[in-house]
Amino acid sequence: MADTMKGLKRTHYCGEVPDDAQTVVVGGYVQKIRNLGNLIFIDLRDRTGIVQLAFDDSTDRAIFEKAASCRSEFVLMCKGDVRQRESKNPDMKTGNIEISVTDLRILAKAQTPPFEIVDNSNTNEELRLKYRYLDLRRKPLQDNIIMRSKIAKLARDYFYENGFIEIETPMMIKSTPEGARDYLVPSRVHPGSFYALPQSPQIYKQLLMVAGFDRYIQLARCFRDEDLRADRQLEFTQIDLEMSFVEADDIMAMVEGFIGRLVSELTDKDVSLPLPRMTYTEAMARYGSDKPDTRFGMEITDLSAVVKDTDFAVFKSALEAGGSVRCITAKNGAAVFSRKEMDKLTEYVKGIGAKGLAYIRWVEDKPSCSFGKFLKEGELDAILSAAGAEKGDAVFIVADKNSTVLSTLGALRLKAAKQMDIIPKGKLNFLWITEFPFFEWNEETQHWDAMHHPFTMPMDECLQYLDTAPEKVFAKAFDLVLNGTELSSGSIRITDYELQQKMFESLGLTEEEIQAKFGFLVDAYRYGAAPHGGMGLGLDRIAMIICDADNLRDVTAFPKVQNASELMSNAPATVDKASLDILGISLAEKKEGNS
RNA sequence: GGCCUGGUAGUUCAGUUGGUUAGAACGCCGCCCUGUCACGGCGGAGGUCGUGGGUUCGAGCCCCAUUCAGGUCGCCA
Repeated sequence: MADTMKGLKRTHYCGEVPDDAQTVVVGGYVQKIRNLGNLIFIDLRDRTGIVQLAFDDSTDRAIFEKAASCRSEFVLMCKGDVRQRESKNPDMKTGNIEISVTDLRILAKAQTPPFEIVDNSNTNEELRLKYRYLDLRRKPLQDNIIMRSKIAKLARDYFYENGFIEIETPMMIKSTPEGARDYLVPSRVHPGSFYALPQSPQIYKQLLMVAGFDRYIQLARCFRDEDLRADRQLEFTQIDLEMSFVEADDIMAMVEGFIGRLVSELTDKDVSLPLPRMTYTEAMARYGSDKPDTRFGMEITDLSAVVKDTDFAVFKSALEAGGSVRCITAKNGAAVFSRKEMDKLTEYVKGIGAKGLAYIRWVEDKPSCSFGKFLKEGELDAILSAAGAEKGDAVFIVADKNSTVLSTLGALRLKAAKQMDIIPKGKLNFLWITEFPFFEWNEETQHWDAMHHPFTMPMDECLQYLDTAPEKVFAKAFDLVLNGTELSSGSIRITDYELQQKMFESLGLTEEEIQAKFGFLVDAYRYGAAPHGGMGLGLDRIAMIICDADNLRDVTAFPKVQNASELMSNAPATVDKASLDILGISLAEKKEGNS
């Protein structure tokens, strides 16, 4: 039987025992035991740090024996006298003192854990996720989870101070077939009907504005049934906000105020406000991305004018088809990108939709060009000059239709920068991306989709093109990007029901579909709504970047893995037939054999 | 669904051209040790080489399939 805590009440956390304390009671996990025979040291750990327990010839013999029987991760509580150490440990917060133990309780014994609970664990993540509760004992992970909590608290403090009201919106809502796949929850009371888990509280927060709450905030759990990535979990948290009587600038200023506090209070870095802005069109032209990482250069150069008279068939046909020829220049990249590496990159760009990759490597005195034999006298020099290339550089050129050229070079730019290791660490480059296109042409369905969401207000000067030229319609939408990661997405909403109706029609929805899917929303705006808009900031992604993690799993207590399962609990799991029967659900037989 | 990477003691890894009994470090267990803090010393236990099949006299190593994990493309209004 384990000991009890009877008669002991914790007075200090392990990492916070002050040098001048006298008698203390601490509790924690055994981090490390150093048994020197007639002298035993135990490092006791809790979430605040470590304190050293000492057992020697002044220790009661029974207590000494008990200390000798302790093992890693045993849960102890002890009372003792704080004394100065004979030799201090300057690397420890409590390194000046130790606790001479006068009462020791083993509150729980522990099996040897499947991996060591140490700060810099190299252990396979699969195993750590299976024993997540042990992995979470490690300080780096505890620090991340605690930082996440601080960010959440700061968000509440900041937005509460600015007059926001926290309101919970429902988790069980009606499925809206736009956007990502919904997680569906079957209804027992209405067999054959389903709730959806929210992808965001979008519609509800707009209705809260219609209701007159004026300023709303929620730390909202959101769900999307799409494949996971390093920066994408299927459930995640948004700092979700909405404001009435505002323009886009007002929302951006409010969010910038939060970002300013976030950076100054929770990091050792600086940020200057207002944050820089860039239009979507400019971001695509310069960086080939709507979430550009501006911590390094390597911007895209348009070579179309330089090669307009070329005989090189690849460039010529791209230009004739209305496309372009563009490049990025990797300074001092010729050595990094050998012929072999170039072949790999060529395969890479083919994998993301480009037809191929033309390149120039300037290693020796003369640049070597993958398409040199097709060029006329002087053309290579003109390209190099336009690209700003010098000896030692590598130039990557893509020719195709514009969207392909830009997205390919954008992806290549990131890949090359990572490979060259030129992305500066410790920088926080925030950037607003504004003036997004409203519509996006969907090749598959051959009609226009809403790029942001269909409740986004078009820019005033674009309203005239709604019927005639959808590609000329830009939206009052703005994304906040940090170091190449989309943190946040916001917009001014349509508050005029006639305009909303019109937008739905432009997206190809029939009157019946509009009524069935969004009838209650359209109806709501018939009763009057102040101009409003808002944002959703990805709490997980903010935490990830502030904690310098490269994966959301490292800032999520119990994350899912790539195949959307949770390795600790093995969710999702089958349920028994009786449970399904109650819901009126029958499963298709699994195919056996010849598959 | 496609592509790429990985799976060898509890953990992290090594393992030669396919060749005897698969190694190291840390951890674990036992003994010794009064100032450690990466304690030290001595000894010990611990392996279906992810799984299944194939080639071979012989497979951790070669081939095929499969599974698990990671990254990525598609997807993510």
